[in-house]
Amino acid sequence: MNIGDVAARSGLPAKTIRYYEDIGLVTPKRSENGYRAFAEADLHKLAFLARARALGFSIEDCRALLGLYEDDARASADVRKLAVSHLAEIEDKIAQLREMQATLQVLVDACHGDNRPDCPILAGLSTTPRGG
Amino acid sequence: MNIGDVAARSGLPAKTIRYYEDIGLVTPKRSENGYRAFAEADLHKLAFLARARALGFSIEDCRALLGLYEDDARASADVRKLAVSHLAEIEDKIAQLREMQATLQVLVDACHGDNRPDCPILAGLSTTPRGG
DNA sequence: TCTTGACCTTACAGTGACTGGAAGCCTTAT
DNA sequence: ATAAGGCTTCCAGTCACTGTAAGGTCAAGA
Repeated sequence: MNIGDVAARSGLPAKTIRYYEDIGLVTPKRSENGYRAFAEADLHKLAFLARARALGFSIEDCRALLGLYEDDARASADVRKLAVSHLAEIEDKIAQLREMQATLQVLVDACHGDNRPDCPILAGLSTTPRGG
Repeated sequence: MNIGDVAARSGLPAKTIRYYEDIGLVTPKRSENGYRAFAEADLHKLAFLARARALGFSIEDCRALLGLYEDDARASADVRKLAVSHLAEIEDKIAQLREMQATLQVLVDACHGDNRPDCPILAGLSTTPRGG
């Protein structure tokens, strides 16, 4: 398979696949013409990566996950640990975003949004938030 | 005020303040010794920026917000529009993170997490997600 | 006066995970 | 023969900083 084929089948842009080769996540062989020659195993890896990335795992997490995936003697506890820690990160991010959302929603609700300059949003940004 | 003072009072690292000067968000005067000499107005701007950034606005949004803030003839509708659009982005991100969270939670719950290699998390990553 | 240490300056490189673009080679179809 | 499309490499740009190096400035103490 050429890079265009694996791109179509993995859902990853060709650019990204080249990048993944650069950083050593996949190591496709080369055809005589210099083109990357992907095996089914490479495609499988790339699809794995695409799914892990879609779940928000960092590249380094993905590298670790791939390593565990290919290690028949892995302990599922190691995988679970990675996933749990990533879940915690996700929850942190959600919490942060919810705080932003709540604060901003209050300001937006307070703003009449017409052509007058008076604006509670700017007022809120220009003064110390009432922290209690 | 020197940069250390405004850093302490705005909560922004000195590095970040220099960066904000580089990209034209603030333009402090200079003392004869070459040090940045911040006025109260600069500090106020930086605190504004710190709060807008804490709400997740991009630097370019912040630039626009600052422009509106300093424009006495602004329409509050313009500010509101920016804020509403940013709120939508926040909500999108939350929704995406919640999807990741849900998927990952299912996998984590299914994983016994002991020293056996059998692992539903890796299995889930290695096969096409059942999409319904 | 000298020194120490904290503060300030610039400039350049690195982060994460790509993405875009230029310049050029290879393949396939007409 | 040529044109279109796919492939190659390499370099630069994104976003918002952050780290580091090399050096200038200032206030306090011996």
